Amino acid sequence: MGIPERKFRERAAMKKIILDAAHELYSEKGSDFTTIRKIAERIEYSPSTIYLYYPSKDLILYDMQKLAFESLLSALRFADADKEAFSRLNNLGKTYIDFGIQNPEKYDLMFLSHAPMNVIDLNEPWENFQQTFEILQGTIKECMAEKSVIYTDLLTGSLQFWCFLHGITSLFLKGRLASFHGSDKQNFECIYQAWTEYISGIYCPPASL
Amino acid sequence: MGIPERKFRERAAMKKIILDAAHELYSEKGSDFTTIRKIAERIEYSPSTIYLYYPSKDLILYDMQKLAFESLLSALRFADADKEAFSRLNNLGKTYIDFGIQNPEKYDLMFLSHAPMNVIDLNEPWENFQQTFEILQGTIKECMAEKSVIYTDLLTGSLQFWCFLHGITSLFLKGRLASFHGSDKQNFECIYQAWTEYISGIYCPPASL
Amino acid sequence: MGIPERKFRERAAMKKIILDAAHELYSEKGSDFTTIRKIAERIEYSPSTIYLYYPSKDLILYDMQKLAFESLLSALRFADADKEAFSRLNNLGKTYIDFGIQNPEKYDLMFLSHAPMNVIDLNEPWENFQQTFEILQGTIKECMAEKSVIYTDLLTGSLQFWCFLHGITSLFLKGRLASFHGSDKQNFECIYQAWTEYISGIYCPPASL
Amino acid sequence: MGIPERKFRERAAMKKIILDAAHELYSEKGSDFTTIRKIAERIEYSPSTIYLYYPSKDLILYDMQKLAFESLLSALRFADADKEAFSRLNNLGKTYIDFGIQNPEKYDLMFLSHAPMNVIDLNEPWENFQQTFEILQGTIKECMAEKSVIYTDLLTGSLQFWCFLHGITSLFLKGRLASFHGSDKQNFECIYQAWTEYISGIYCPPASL
DNA sequence: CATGAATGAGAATTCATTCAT
DNA sequence: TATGAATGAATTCTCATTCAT
Repeated sequence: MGIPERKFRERAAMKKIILDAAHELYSEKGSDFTTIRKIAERIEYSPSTIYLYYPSKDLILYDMQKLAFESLLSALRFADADKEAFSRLNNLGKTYIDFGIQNPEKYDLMFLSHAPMNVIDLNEPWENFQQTFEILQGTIKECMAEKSVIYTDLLTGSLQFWCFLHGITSLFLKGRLASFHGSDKQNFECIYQAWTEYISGIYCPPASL
Repeated sequence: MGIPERKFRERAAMKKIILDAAHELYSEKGSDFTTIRKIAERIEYSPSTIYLYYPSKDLILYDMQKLAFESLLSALRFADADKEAFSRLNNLGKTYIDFGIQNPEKYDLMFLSHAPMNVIDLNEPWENFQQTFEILQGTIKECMAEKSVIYTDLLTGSLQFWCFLHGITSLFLKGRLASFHGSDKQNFECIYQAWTEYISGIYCPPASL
Repeated sequence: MGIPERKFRERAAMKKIILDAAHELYSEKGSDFTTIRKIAERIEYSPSTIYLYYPSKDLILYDMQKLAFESLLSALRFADADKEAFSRLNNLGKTYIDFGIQNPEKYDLMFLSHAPMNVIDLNEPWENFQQTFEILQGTIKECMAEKSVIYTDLLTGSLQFWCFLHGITSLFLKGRLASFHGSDKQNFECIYQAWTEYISGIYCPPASL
Repeated sequence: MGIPERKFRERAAMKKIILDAAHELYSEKGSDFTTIRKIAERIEYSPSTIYLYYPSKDLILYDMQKLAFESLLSALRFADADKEAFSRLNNLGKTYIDFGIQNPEKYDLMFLSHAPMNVIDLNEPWENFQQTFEILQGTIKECMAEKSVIYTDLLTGSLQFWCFLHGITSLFLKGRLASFHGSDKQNFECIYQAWTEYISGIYCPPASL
């Protein structure tokens, strides 16, 4: 009875090896260079072997996306811990932007690429999105409850919040902010100022007595 | 006397035919499927013929991007006309989002793809970006002057404004809002609500006497 | 235990099949017609298959050149065996010319083409040249020692010897001797007479008592 | 009655313009870059225009070869002028080698390329070869008559002489002497020594009384 | 479990040439 | 005389995928 489980574990281990190699390639060389052959080379298996674990390249990308979401979710959950609501929201935003900047390939998989969405089962990626979104939404809800943030509608406000985060992150990643300042460093500052401006804009200080 | 002009017009007409076919492919199948061969097939010419009008594929993409920007700029300029500042800003935002939704392949070329940026002349695409941005910034400046919008800093505020617009447009185009509601129609509404929420959030009503 | 060896042999066999087909094409149609596609057609495999055995066309040409040199060297070594020095030199010359005439595509690869020289490792082709040259030089050295041949300088003399051999061989192969007599047979004779004349010219008979 | 002649002259002038451009390309960029289109560009005519003067690219190469021969012949005739026989032979050899080194593209067309030989009329290139050869042969004949050179047979000896010249020139041009010394300058010296050695070898000093 | 062998489809680009005007 | 428009055939090479073993 332990045998099938061991098999399953071994199988999962191999899938992880494949995914890790794929991630490395994706982040080192970009999506164009993430080919089955290159992955196979890197893990020192044959291309065919990969097909024993993944029926298609799309499903590898799909799993990569899933892992990327797990990674983002755990970063957000960590940022969302223990403090008072508005401070958590502030942390969430900064963490989101930082995550994107420091993990461009993961951000690409999650929010910029078109590829792995249409694979098979559209539910799962939706769930991933929603989990991300729900974290934001949950904290915004608390902020609205304690009136540290004013949005007229929870869903709409949360969407707006996310749109801003995504806008700033993706424009940076696609090099579209390069027009403003030459150096990345200056653009970082530019980004954080915009973020600060935004979060300040939605902040509603407690009415002092 | 008229002959060279006719030739020139014919040449321009053919370039337009090529660009149109490329646009169609790009929007129907995406950038990966926009190949010289497919373009040639669609216009029922040989692949070599395309090279009589464009020396490389990159320059086709470059022209597509350029046209996309012209198209967006003219839409924005139209939206930016004649009324009072805040109303114009409101129009600009709606127009930007609408343009993206109705011209997904153009939006992709301008703000989502990585490809044709590095072709030859890095100045032109930057200028295109900046022209777009300056329209937004110009109107925001006026709004700040008349105090209908409060941002602490013009550049940062304008960037924030643009980030929001880009975030909402691109998330929709990449299908990342599909998680919220099944139908596009519902998602449109969702988008417009978020937009309304945002623009309301930055609006500062005139102090009534 | 034998499995990897069998695989290796099979691999080598396939490489040889490819090289043979390439050689055939090269000699039948010339270097311009020796394309990956034509090779593939001839061996009844797909072009992609060729890339399983050779990573680039240049490396096929490179191997062809290498084999050509091996082939020439072995012919020359055979001709250079066992007899007295001057007789060996005589054999060497005839063998060189014969080899060129009977293996025109190999001669072309070694001494007439420009292509595969610059591939990767510039040392190897040079070494091949030098090995060829050293055989000639070695025998000439002995001839000079025994005074059956008079050259004022070993290197210069050997170079002169080689130049003559190459001149006659390449002019024939490039069809530039066709002007003299219509038939190849007559031209062969013409060549051998020139060779005989040359070798006689440098021969210095032993001073009779 | 002057009209057809004028036409003919104009036609010839245009052909010369084409040939000159082709020659320039051939020597600047090599045979691969000598394409109809590039020629047309250089003379600022359309590719089609070239076909009004030459029915095929091969015939352009053919004419280029012809001009190359004229050029070589005139150099050799100049070298063959006025002095005593053996001195003229010496000049001829040096001139031949120099011509090849200084006009590699012409030498290529005449003696190394395969292309334009099979065009149409095999007689003309033969005649070109023979004229070249006859100059050598004529001078050698005189040398033999005055006994300054000993060959057993005029034709064979002349062939041998030419083979040596061609061997040394072509090995140099194809870079096959690079194995001996790194620098061209050293290889030049090497070549001239071999030539000196050869010409000395066939020289038969007058028997002093 | 693992793989070596194989392939079809496809990519961008270049060339000599033709032909109606 | 000159040309602009057009093309078919080629080129090297890469990719995801299949299948018998």
